[in-house]
Amino acid sequence: MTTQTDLLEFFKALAEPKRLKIAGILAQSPHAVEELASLLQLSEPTVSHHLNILARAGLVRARAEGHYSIYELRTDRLEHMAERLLAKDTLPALAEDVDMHAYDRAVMRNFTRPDGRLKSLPAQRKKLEVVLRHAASLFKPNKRYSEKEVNTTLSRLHDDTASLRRGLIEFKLMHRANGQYWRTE
Amino acid sequence: MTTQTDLLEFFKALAEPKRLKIAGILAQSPHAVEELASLLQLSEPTVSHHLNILARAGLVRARAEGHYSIYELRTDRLEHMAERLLAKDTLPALAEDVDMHAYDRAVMRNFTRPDGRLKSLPAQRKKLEVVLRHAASLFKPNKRYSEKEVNTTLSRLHDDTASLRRGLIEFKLMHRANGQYWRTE
DNA sequence: AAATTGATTAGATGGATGTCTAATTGTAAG
DNA sequence: CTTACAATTAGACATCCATCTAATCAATTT
Repeated sequence: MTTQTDLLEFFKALAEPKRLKIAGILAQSPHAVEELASLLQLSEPTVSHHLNILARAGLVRARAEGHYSIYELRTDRLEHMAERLLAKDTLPALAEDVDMHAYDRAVMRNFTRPDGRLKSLPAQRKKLEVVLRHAASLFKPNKRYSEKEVNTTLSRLHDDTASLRRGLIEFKLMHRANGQYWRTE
Repeated sequence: MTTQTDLLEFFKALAEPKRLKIAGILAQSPHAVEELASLLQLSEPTVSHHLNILARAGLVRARAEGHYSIYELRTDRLEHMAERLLAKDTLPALAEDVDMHAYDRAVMRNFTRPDGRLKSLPAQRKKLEVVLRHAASLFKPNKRYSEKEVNTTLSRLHDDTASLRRGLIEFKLMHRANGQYWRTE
């Protein structure tokens, strides 16, 4: 979350042609606002605005000299950001506030009737898998069930218990041996 | 210039909350467009649009599977970009198409009259330095000049040759020894 | 003290872009 | 072969933001 805003601010700061060019110029040597305005053919307020955004992202820093504001690039911060991008866990962290089950819920909502039974078995593999995962959750892990017990439980979802049972095995959500069925983990 | 557009496309691609989140999700595992739409609470066309931008930047790649498009993150490209940011010459290269003398020219334009002489000597150090650099360019490198010769040349710019001469020494644009003046390099 | 100058802030405007709905394409299922 | 569905494309709309001018602030020069 702070990761989120940090990175976003960083990318936004550099996702603009003039600001990227400012970074390039400051990478060579520090400059005053007035100079940058000349070099980029922009008005001073505009340059000020860009520098403000770069400063918020921690990429530049101003030091007062006379009544000039001399801006310099903070290469340390830039390197820090680049290293964060290389770190293996930075990007996955960006998705941590995403509800990873939203898709599953949407599918289940589409295929279940108010009484909780399935309207039909999804034809698409992705959606079928979602339904089957839900079906598997009706069984206790590691407990052994007879085929009759399995059918009874599955019949709460849909009449076509045979297809459901076959799908559970095919997607390796349940296992079968010696006429017994079980769910692992 | 290709450096410019490359980097700009990269930053632009990641400078948007939803796209950054997409990158985060894909960093965990590949997903279909429909799934991403559910996870992000966005319409499919919108997700398609974002993925297109990420793909242009080389950050994601689609593979067809059934009639799904499964998108995956190109971590190699991401690492490549991060390393470019760490490289010492990437940023300075962004400024190579910037006219580094634009500021100097603007200053000279402001302080010279149509006949080529100076209206006045700038009070601000930065601008005085620009004028002095121009003054120094009137002398041949390494050649020895007497004070009288220096004054004669400087008088083409302004009557206050003494201040100009003093400035040239002070800013180390020219050197003096034994009553002789010269410009290095 | 008054005037000049560099920088920033405030406010306005035009262009870029994220988002949606509707239409089209291409692929799998009945 | 027809239907259904995931994805993309087209087009419209609203928001965001880069840019400018005018005004204000701060600091130096005369």
